This record gives sequence, C-alpha cells and structure tokens, in this order.
Amino acid sequence: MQPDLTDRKIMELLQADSQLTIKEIASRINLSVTPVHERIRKLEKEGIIDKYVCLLNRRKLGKALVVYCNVTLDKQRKESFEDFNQAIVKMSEVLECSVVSGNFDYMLKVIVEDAEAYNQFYQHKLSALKSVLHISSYFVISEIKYTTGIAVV
Amino acid sequence: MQPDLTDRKIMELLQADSQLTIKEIASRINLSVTPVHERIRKLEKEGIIDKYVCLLNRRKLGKALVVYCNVTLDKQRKESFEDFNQAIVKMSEVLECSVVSGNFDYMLKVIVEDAEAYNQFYQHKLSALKSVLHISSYFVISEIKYTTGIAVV
DNA sequence: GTTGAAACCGGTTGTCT
DNA sequence: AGACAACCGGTTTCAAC
Repeated sequence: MQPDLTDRKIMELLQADSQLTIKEIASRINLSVTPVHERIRKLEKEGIIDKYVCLLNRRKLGKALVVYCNVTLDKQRKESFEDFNQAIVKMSEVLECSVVSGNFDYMLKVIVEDAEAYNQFYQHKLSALKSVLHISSYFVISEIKYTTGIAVV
Repeated sequence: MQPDLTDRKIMELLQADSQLTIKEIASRINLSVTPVHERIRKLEKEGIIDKYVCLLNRRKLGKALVVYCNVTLDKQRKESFEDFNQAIVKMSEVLECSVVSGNFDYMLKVIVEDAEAYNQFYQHKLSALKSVLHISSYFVISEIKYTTGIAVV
C-alpha cells in the first residue's frame, strides 16, 4: 500500500505531535473522525507508523554532551563486526550506530553527561572492545537542528 | 527540580511507548494512577518531557538512504555560519545538523530516497550554498542501532 | 501516596448515505 | 469512502484517608 496525500498529511501532523486528537487532525485536513481513525489504524498495521514515543530534553537531565564517533575495526579478526554490533546495542550511551562507506567503518552518535563521562565511556567501554582499531571523536558544540520527522508530503 | 527514580522509570516507559495508559504504567511501577498522572504532568510542565511524536518507517516510505555529511565552511566570508544555519533548517532532507569540534565544522544527517536523490540534494542544495567550502559524504550501508531514548535510569 | 467516585472527553464501532 | 450517533474506556479532578 502506498499512502496517499491524506495519509501523508496525517503522518506529518503525528510526526510533529502524536497527542493531537483525531478530532483535531480531522478538522485540520477537513475530514470527519471516522476516515482519519481508519487511516491511522491502517498506517499502524502496515508498520508505516512504527511507534509512538516521547522525546526528553537531554539538557534538563544533565546529558549535555553529544559526540559523533567514527570507528574503524580491525579487519584481520574473524567476526569483528558481529562482536562489535552486539556490544554496541547494549550500550545505552549509543543512540545511533551505522555501518558507513568510506575511510572508516561505523558512525556512532553518543550522548553522555559531560567530557569526563565521555572519557570514561571512551576508555572503558568503546576502545575496550577487542575489535576496535581506531576511533575519531567529534564533540557537538552547538545543535542547529534536530528532528525525528522525515519529509512525507 | 530533579526527577527521582520513580520519575525516571516513567520516562523510560514513555520513551519506549508513549501510548501506554497511565493505568498500565502505574501497574508496572507498583503505584496507583493518581501519582503517575501528577508526575507526568509535572515532567511535561518542566519541559523534561519535551514532546510526543510518532516515528515512521523510512523504508516503507521509500526513503531508503541515510547519509552523514561533514561540511566545512569558508571562514573568510562574514556571517557564513548564520547563512548556513538558516538554509539548513529549511531543508527537509536534513534531520540533524550540529556544529562540531575537529577538522570540519558541521555534522549532518540526511535522509533521501536513493543515491540519485542524494546527488540532487548534494549538487543543487547543499553544495550550492555560498558558504560551503567542502563536503564529505558517508553513506549508511547498514543501521545497527537507532533509538531516540536517552538513558535515564 | 492511596483509594474511590464522578464528570468529561476522546477512541471506537455500527449504521446510514 | 465519508458522516453521524451511541457506547465504552481512559483521563482528569476531587474528596477523604
């Protein structure tokens, strides 16, 4: 199923605020509640709407530091990638981790309290992994834009 | 206000699934609905809970390609940063953009349909900006981990 | 912080167009 | 496929403990 323009408008609204009532969404796109309700159910069932979450303000929770890491693995070792992947998914400091093309192997996004906390993470968790050959860290100085909403309309 | 352990447990649950009923949350942390309701309201009021959103499945929407970009600006130009920032926030392909320490200036996360769409974005939007001196693109081959939930407990 | 009750409102379902 | 109406369940507020 390919979502039509009405579906996309609904998704755009829910990506910005998932607490909008169906009634509110319906009035914004000039529809009644029934079709809006059905469309949302369908999008959820199809897995196009993946999940509903709340986003927290990291600064108010003392998690002020974001670091992007480039990691290179030691290719000589067998199953380096498997070991690394399994270790990474367990680390709560790592929010994003992807295999990338280019000079290195992985791109990570890490969130911690401060520079000292990052040092602890770096020394005792990330670089402690046997499969890791090299790490470059890029500290976020200023966040210009952050959104979870992808362009749909 | 610093959230206590009970607040943190609530946040952890809402970060994973914001559609949980208060009743359900209450039973999971062995509390009644009233205090859970009050705590959530408080966390929202304080701005610790920033917003509620839905997350979409990008692949099912044909947005299969994620690219991390390192961008360096031409420092000679006055107000390069301001110009760049303003342009970036308007680009729907860019989900994350941060000023970072190190060899380059910005780290971007871009989501587009495919390689051709990225090429269009790269040539006509990103590198078209006057303030941009250099761009390195890292294509995501495999996403190992992606979460919006920060560690709170 | 707990329990219980009451009012309210949105989600949900069925029926009709 | 959309509109309307009725029902049900959760949220919200209040009281008393």
